[in-house]
Amino acid sequence: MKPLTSRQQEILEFIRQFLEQEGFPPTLAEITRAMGLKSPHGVREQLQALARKGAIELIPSASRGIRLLNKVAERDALPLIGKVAAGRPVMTEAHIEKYCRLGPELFQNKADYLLRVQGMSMRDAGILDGDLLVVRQTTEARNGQIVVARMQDEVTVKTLRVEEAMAYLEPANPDFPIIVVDLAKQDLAIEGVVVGVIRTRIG
Amino acid sequence: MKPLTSRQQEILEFIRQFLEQEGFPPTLAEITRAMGLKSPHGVREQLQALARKGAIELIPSASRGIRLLNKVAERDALPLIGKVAAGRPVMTEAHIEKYCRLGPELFQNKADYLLRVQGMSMRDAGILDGDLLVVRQTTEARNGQIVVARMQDEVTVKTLRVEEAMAYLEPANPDFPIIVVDLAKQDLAIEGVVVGVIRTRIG
DNA sequence: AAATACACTGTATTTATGATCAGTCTATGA
DNA sequence: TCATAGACTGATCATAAATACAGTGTATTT
Repeated sequence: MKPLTSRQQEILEFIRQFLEQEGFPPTLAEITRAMGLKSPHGVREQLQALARKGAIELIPSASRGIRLLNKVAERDALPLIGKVAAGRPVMTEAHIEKYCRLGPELFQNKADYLLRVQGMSMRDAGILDGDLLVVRQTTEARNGQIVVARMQDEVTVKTLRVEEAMAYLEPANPDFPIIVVDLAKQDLAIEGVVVGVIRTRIG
Repeated sequence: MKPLTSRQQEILEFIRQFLEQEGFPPTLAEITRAMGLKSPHGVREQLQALARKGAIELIPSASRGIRLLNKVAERDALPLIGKVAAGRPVMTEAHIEKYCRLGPELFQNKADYLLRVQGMSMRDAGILDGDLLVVRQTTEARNGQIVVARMQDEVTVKTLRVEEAMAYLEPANPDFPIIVVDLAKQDLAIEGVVVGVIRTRIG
């Protein structure tokens, strides 16, 4: 598929949202209004461009005759990361075990991937061995958030606390030690923030 | 919701299929043709009846302005039960808050619905207040399984243990008491077995 | 026996909507 | 500097589609 211009992406996103919200696609006039335009013809040309590029299908003469291609189902599938090889970023093609469909209506925050938990270091936060963490991929995190962090070879999930040049990765289990990172001496890469937990096995 | 006439169900089913197939709702004329009728006005009245009965919503003056309510037909979607009214079975139309798409590839066991947890009585099992339980609807449960149980007016989630004529509903939190049920004197209805947990909010 | 709901036909009217034509303005690459 | 594509305005047109009104006939309920 040919690349979309930013305007075309904007319009495509509006159609997607309208469809989700209303249950049917918008009319040309509705898109025109939403984009702050004054004539529906500009929109029409954009839609024809989107159709040429394979993003949508236009049904001639039909009101609201816009059909989204590129199945939505694929958009809603999250990659499941099983085991992370030492020294490599978490979200890597090679780590993907399978894809899981998860409707976005469940989580407030956008989710990017699932990560299987190893060990009981976050037990008291209700995160158990084998649980799947729902992770938003980001390098920014606030104090108190549960993060996926990487230090050289090791990937760990802990509560983040940063004070001046020191970072503390705190477990939620008294049997485990707090990991102290001197940011001046050691690298600490934030790979993502935990936005949800899924447990698929009980007992 | 008032019962639908067979004609109304037929029309509703057509709208559902059309929507699935085409990506947008049909016009009155399209329904008219599909039903083998000759005037759109008959269809219009049926749609208004469907709207009165709460099966659809009609958006005035909008082309294809039909919105399906009760979207039971959503594939791979599980109903989310928020609050359970006293003295009523858990899995009831009235309790459904919304539908959540969850691919079946996540859980080994078949899941029937999601139930929002209230309280911390299962904290040590990694089930926290506000979590969503993935529940398989069944009346049979084994010792040690976490079950959704109902005793008259109250619905509770606990670990089940049955010994002879006594049932014990054990919390996973020392602050809560074990509920003892004498099966000879009291009713205990098993509504389902917990097969998974989903946490959508962290911290 | 009358009232009411269901399930329509048939014609007409209005408005919503897609389609078309004639242009403008701005980049960007040949 | 010419050509070309993107991103529009503005007016007009044709028709798709919802709405309205006046009826018909058959069940069900009261």
